[in-house]
Amino acid sequence: MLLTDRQVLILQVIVDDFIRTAQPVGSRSLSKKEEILFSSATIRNEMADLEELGFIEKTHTSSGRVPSEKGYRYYVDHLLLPQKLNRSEIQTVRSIFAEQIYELEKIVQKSARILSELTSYTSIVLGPTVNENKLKKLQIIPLNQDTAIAIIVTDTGHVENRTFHFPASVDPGDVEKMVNILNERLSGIPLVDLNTRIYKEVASILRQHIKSYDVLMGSLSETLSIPASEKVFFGGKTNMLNQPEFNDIDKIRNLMTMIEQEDGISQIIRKNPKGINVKIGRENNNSAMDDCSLITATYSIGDEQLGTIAVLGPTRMEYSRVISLLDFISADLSKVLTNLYQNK
Amino acid sequence: MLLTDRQVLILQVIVDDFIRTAQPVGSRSLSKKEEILFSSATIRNEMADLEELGFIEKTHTSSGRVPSEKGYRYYVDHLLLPQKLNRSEIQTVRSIFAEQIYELEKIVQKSARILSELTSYTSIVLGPTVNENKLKKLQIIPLNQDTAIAIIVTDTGHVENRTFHFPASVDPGDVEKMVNILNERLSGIPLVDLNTRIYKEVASILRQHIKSYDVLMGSLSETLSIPASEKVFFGGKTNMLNQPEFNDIDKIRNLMTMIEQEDGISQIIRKNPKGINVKIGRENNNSAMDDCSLITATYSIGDEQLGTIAVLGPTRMEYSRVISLLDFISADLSKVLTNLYQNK
DNA sequence: TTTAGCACTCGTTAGGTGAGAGTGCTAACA
DNA sequence: TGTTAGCACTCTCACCTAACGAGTGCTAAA
Repeated sequence: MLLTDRQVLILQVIVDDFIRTAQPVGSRSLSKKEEILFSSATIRNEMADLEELGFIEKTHTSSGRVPSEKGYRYYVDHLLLPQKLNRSEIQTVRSIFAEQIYELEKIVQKSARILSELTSYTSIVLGPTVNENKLKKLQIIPLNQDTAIAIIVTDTGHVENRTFHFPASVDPGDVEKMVNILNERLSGIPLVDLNTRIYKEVASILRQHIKSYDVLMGSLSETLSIPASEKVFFGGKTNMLNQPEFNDIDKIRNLMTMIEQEDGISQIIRKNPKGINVKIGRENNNSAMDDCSLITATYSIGDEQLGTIAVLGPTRMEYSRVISLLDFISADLSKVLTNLYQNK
Repeated sequence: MLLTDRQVLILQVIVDDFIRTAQPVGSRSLSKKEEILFSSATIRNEMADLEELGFIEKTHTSSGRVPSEKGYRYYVDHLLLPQKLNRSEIQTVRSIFAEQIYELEKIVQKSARILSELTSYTSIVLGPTVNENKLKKLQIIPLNQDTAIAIIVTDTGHVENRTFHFPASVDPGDVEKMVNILNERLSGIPLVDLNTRIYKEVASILRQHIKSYDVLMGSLSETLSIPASEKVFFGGKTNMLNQPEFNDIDKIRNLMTMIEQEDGISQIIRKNPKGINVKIGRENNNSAMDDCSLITATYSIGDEQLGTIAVLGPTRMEYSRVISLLDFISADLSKVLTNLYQNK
């Protein structure tokens, strides 16, 4: 089932051409390309073979050929030439980090916007998994007799806040004491571990010093055990509407609805392992994305993987360019973030 | 130019029918309605008059009639019978407030979702204008030598946070002292007034106690003068895709793009005065909304207007039901919020 | 004033035609 | 044996036409 060099060449040209024009590619128009040195009849024979092998398809009996998912897969796995970004693209990406920003989320959000502008596809960026961030400071601010806000600040400058209730009988002094103890003992602990740490190591100390220990800890622990919201940022949500393959209302409806309820897509993205990943069409296991490809790249601080940055486009996507861009942005992002947060 | 009773009746039936079916209404089908006691020929004559007066239109020379914007306007201004909400609708609305929530934003967000589910249109809720909220507590959390997060908590449980930079030379003790003084003096002041208050009343005290007064105040004041982000919440963004009038890709593109860049729509909504307002089609002054109507209602705490809750639907919208719903929700919302925050 | 009747208009649908692009197959060629 | 020219065939698309139906405006009678 190995492809001959000529078949590979033809497949390559078909995919490139279709990506550019969104039109089925015929043997005659192929034979006119300068890199093709044989006749349309020969091409027809090769195309028939490629079709039998499942790399290309016809939209109807006498149409030109269109890459199949298998064809795209082969193209992505074997035929991709990494594309060099041009000066203006590099500059645009760098502008993400130009302003002096400290908040991780803002940087990530801006990345999503820039990425969608550069590709004219939809970009999706999963914010850092806040749960892994380390506690910088915990504060509790009473709002009235039985309500207070717990504010959790992480080492990445993320601020998470939650309102919680407790009996009015609790002594405000106790709360303050508790917060002090917690900060002393829990600074630097990942948010996800806070609760276990409290019970394992801090509980006994607290019990000694705090009168209304039971009640307070009940409320607080419940509050802390809510996982931090994983933020998802989008860029160019409506860009897909401009792709010629989405001139069908039903497809748009499905896709937009899928994008709008952020959970589904963010889970699909989160499944992808470290590095760059390409999922083509039905490989995404989501019927609304049957005509879409998703390219993901992870970013990190030091060795710790933080989040994922992704581009959603039609299967007829400019894989080469998008991969180069994602590669570049995720590397830059990791570099900047590592500088910012690594040694602190 | 006064309409006869019969003309009014016919207009009413046409609008009602068109809202229900989205199909142009012909004289024959009208004559079959039980409330219509005269022949189709009579109706044709009346329709011709109504058309001449601009209340209804034909889509082509021999089509049935469709309400014009002027027709909808008349309908909304004179023919609307307030509709009683049924038990299950009331229950659904009340469920917004069922859980014990303190954070204003969460309540508002949930309202948007429920509203879009009940109407199957798109709902937009402008969050409370945070700038008017009063300062409950200000905290400054240093992240490293030259960066810190300012956390502002308002009396409505809203938490606003901003990262800012300052020279490494600043004494941490100074920062703490400053925060204490600021909290003592500024508690209860609306956010928007913080800066002026600081300079007017607190500056002299600070200058006495804080060594690096100038530098610190420079950074902080800059940080505080950024207006708090006015949050906009959407519900059912894609609901419009299900409306038969939006089976045109271009219309969808325009509308979705407009919705997606939240600024435009939130400004249009913000312009509306207190109470319930209906803007029909081009009255919205936005070409993407030419086929849409926007109904807004304001909500408040006590006498203080807080935000706006709105429904965006096709001009062929169920005005009566939506208005009743908005009326009910905004009243309930105001009631609950007033109870929660008024006397504190 | 109301209504029945009728000619007319226009949109929609179905069927038909021709052009164009592309294919598969066959047979000749190098 | 691989390559190519030629040709019949297929399918889409754009365009036209005819028939149908829903609806109108007008006229004349009740």
